[in-house]
Amino acid sequence: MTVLANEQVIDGKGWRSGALVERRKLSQWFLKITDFADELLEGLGGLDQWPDKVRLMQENWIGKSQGLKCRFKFPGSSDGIDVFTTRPDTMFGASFVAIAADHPVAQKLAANAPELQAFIEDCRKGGTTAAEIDTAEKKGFNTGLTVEHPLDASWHLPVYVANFVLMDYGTGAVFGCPAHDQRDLDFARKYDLPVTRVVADGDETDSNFQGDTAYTGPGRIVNSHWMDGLTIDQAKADVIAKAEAEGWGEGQTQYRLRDWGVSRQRYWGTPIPIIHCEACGAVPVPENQLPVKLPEDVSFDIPGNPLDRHPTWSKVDCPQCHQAARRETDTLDTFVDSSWYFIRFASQPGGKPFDRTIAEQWLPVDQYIGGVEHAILHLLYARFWTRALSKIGMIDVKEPFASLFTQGMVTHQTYQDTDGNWLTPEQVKRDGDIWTIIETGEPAVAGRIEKMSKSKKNVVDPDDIVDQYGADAVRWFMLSDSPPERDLEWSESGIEGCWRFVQRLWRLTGQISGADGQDKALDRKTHQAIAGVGADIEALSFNKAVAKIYDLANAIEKAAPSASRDAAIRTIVLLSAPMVPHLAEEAWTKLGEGMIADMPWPDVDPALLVEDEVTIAVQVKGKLRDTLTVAKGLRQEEMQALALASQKVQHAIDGADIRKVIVVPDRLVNIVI
RNA sequence: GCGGAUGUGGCGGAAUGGUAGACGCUACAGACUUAAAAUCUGUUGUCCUUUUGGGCGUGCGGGUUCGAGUCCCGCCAUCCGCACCA
Repeated sequence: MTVLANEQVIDGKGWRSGALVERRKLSQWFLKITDFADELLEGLGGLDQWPDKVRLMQENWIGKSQGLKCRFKFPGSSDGIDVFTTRPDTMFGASFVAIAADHPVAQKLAANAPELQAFIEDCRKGGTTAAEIDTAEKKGFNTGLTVEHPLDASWHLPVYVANFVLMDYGTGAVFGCPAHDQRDLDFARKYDLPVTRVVADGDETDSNFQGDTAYTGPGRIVNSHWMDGLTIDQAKADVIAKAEAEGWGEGQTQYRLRDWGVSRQRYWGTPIPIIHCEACGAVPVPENQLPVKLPEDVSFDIPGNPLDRHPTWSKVDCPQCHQAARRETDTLDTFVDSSWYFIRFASQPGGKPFDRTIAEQWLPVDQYIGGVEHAILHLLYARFWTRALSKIGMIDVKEPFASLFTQGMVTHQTYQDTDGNWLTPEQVKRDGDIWTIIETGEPAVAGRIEKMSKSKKNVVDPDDIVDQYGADAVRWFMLSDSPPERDLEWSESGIEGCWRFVQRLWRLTGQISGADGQDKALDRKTHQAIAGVGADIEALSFNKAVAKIYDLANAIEKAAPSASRDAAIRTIVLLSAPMVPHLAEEAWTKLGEGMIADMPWPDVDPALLVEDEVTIAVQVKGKLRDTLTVAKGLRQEEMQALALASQKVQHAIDGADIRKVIVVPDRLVNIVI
């Protein structure tokens, strides 16, 4: 048996095996991340060095919503159907109550109603893919039951089982207010239920709502007795207060976040340290018996969990009553391990997970880097884990990662043979638009460009190009072009150029001349490079840092021998060391300077960052007509005079009246005619 | 459907509202060479022009501004996340 996640089920079959999938109730281990939902949400506010995108994704994932939970009673009974709504202000617009197919009330009714039973079956078959949900029709089954409206016991509403109501959110039941909810409106139109307007944004206060588009915008309450004229927010508060006062409902907060299912029925994971005892129930493995180790004599030749069928591993005595008991054979989701590895990384004592004092010195992680694909799962789990450890007093750290940088994904084209088996890029070759499998000569199909993944085999092993060009050239290549936050389609075009640059750099280090003399222009370039490269590396803009090193190399090559040039050569070795460490170290030794790893980043002379001449643009009516090289800090009137003296400018003005002249110091002159 | 991002030469990509295309790749031409490789020099957005020059250009359409790749409004396309969440 294999257990699949929702996203691994396609058309009711396993995505890989194609085996039919059935739903079964399994008892599994969950971690109660929902207890931390609010904290995790609040904590996002303090993570100001995280990308907004990731914070927003987590916020949406946690999905906090506030509203009213209230009971629609069966007439003459205290029993009823509990409903959650974020729009208690629209209660007077209610026209039906809808419950999920899995709702207990529906289940109970179905026992004696084959038609309902069939409808429920139908709902379950409904797909979960985007397209299916988009096109899925709103369908309902009138149960014949009615419930009392909480605000008016004489008003009875019909109860439907509806395919669009989810059992695992809220109470599994809703009241439908068609005028102000699109799904409810679709449903009401189909089953010809009343549609009453209770929110109006202007003149339209007619209680009879027309059209097929629900109104969900702001406005004032209408057709709602004592609430008429209130704002939506006032009405919400009003209804909740009334419900609480009268005892038929209460304000409630709902989360979309669900508990974290950590059970995996497979070998490669941390054993869940629990022993099941007939008498004592689930008993934790005592601390002195931790860690529980996986057995090594296992076989993988038949499907299923090898731990389950191991002859002895699960047979243990209960730690409490010492009767024969059974070890839990589920293992933990590997996300569990990645939820605290950074704490272990910070301190690695023997015999316990981490040393609190040392870990607290290092944490939180100053700069965490990972792909966006971890925006929710890993990063939310790690935040949860850290808070949970903090709550049980094991560490005084709330947020694990102070600053987050999400690098883009590396993508590559995918290839398949005609049977749909994935092929690696090395297995195929291209001839025009035709792809063939190198080994067999059979045709191959080039597919989408996707994130590199082992399952689709569109991965490239860097070892090959490392062998060919060396680790430094490959490193330089990977840093040089694309900014790291952007997705990147892997291509080796350009690696040749990088390899050439590495050679160039090496040749430069052989050109120390011992000459005297200063080259002010080169000194300036050198110091601008020190400042620029340093700032770019700090900002993780490695591609820009690389460009500035190229610039400096070009300048050095053009310069005549001088003390300045020798200094520039030493500097460029230092600047490139983070990106081509092996070569830089070798070159530094050649220059007789010891270990580059011990060297500080070169100092910048701020005086040399300032140019004493600048090139300014001269525009006529916003169009560039000339550029002039002038002394930096030149007075505006002089800039204007020089600009007007330009022949090209005079030609462009062509005798027209000058209406206005805009002068931006050290940048441009714009003459408006 | 909701939320978010992205869109600039043949390609990867630069540009505090102020010279668009830095830097690299590719391509082409030249130097060196018996020849090739390596290296070096130059050209390389596009159109018109012999040149000098000039027109047009940052997905599309508007707007603000002396001046817009950058700001505002409205579209389009692609990608990512969530998705009948009441």
